[in-house]
Amino acid sequence: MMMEMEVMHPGQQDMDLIDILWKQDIDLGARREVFDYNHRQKEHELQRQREQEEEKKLHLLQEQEKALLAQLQLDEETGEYIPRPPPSAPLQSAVTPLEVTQNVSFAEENGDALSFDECLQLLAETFPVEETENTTVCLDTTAVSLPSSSNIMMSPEQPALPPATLSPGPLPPSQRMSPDLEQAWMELLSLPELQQCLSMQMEDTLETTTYPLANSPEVQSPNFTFYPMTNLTDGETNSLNVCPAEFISTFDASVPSMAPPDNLSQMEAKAPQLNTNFGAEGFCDIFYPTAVLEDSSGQHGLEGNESTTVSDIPSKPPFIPMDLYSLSPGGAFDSGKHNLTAEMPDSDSGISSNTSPNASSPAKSAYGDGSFGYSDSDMEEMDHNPGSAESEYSEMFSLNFQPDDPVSDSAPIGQQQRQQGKKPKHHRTDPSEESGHNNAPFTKDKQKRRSDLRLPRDEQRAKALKIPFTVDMIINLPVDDFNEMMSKHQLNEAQLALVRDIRRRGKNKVAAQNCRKRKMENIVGLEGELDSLKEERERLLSEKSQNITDLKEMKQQLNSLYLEVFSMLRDEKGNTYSPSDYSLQQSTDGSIFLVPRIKKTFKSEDNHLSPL
DNA sequence: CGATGGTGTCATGAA
DNA sequence: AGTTCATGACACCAT
Repeated sequence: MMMEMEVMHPGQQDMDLIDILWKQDIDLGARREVFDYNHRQKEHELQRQREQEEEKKLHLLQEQEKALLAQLQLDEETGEYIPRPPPSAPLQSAVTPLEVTQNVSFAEENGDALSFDECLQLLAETFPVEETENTTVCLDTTAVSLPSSSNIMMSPEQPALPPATLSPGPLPPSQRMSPDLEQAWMELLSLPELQQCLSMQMEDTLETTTYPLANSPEVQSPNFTFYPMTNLTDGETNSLNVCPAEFISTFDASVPSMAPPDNLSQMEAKAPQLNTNFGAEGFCDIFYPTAVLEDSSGQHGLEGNESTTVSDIPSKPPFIPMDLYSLSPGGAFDSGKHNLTAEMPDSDSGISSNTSPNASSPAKSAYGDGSFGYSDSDMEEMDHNPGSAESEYSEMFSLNFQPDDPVSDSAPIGQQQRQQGKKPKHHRTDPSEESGHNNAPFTKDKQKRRSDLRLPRDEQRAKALKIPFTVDMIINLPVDDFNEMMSKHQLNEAQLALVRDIRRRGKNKVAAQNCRKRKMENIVGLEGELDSLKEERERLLSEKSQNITDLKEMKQQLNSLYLEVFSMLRDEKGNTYSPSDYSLQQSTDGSIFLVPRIKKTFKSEDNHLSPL
């Protein structure tokens, strides 16, 4: 590759560049003719010849390099190349198909509007890099803008070049991509598969030439932030710089006009430092701060995105996740994280030292400092207002206080905070919708969400106010211990009120549970009692009926006995007494009398009364 | 869409 | 007087 570059002569490079530009211009108009057609054509022919020669050379070089690479393996951790006994077949195979398509790439890049598929193809073509045609072109452009960097080409032995892999590809898209295409590119880049593919290819093609730094004059738009940087460096360092610069410029270009001059200067200033350490990790480390700065200064989330993207792209598979984050819409993740961390160093409250900074922020802003002085009743007011802040802050906290939740650290929360600050009590939209992040746990299952959120609500509030006790302690501690605990800490009014309310609610909740439990137990008991009473009733009824039966039987027996006794009675004449005219009665002393029936008393009440 | 059940909370009174 | 407990009532949510 180096040889490639060395082969290039300024004049030829110019020609290449012009040719490239011309190719591009064809789509726009007849600039070519205006430009001096004959001369151009001659040069073009010469160029073609040179290019062919160069291609041949490049082929040879590449083959040599491949042979070299086959013996070298990139250590992903150190970014160094280490001797590798057997060449890895997968890598080569992966590269090969891409190489095939490379010829197409340049022509398509010239198109004003690339279809998504084209983008894909372009991508595929772009990142394999090490191919001849592309390389040549890129080199040409590079040569024009960076004559001094003609020896940019890396030797396989030079590690730390992973970023370079992207160089050829990114440029074209950045130069003429429409916003849609840019987005498409971003999406493409955010595809894990692609990222992996890219990473692999990067690894594979680290040694390849193509580092089309600052490209054509056209390209020298502000987007190519690192162009100056590349100029600053020479020789080997140059090669190192080139890669990152390339990437950055590429992605900056994808979002032109987004990068403020300040950022550019910052990037430029940082560029030289990059030379020193360009390991993959160092790369990320270097660029993240930049992203933060950009994000903080300009509110364009894309900037941070881009820078992070740039940093990510060269990274190897281990960094892919970060890529995805950085590429995610809004791109505020990283920046937001950094900002929050910077702004909220006070997360050492002990409660939530590891909790996300957001925890402190909303809490502080809304309640913690007491400026709002939300009494619990206020909170409750919100709670019961189905459109108010309750779920908002509760859910927000539920998110915020999840220390490990990366999403909770993201910028959307900051937005939430702001929103809450604006409308603490009113307009509670569904935070899950509002926050557009980490919705998964909540959006899907309302039931879950509610239970998840309502239960720890007081906990969230306590954290919000930085109350140094656990809700469990607040609720369950005996009065004395509770008072002692409270006396040991200096709590402001809001905190005291919240603690009291938490304790009250907690105890009342338990009481209500007990009450309901008792109520249910009472109901069950009463139901049991009812059953037993019914059984008793049945038993008594049956007993009663039995008694009636027995009584009847006894009466019958008595009657029989009575008649029997009458039948045995005789008067003086030896006649029997009629039971209808007389009855037997027993006196208190046990003696039995034969008493005439009342109806006949007029006749013989005196005469017939006679002891038996 | 209304009925029903579960749960948290508040208000109130009693201990 | 302050706290705790018990309970009716209400609101919200899920089934």
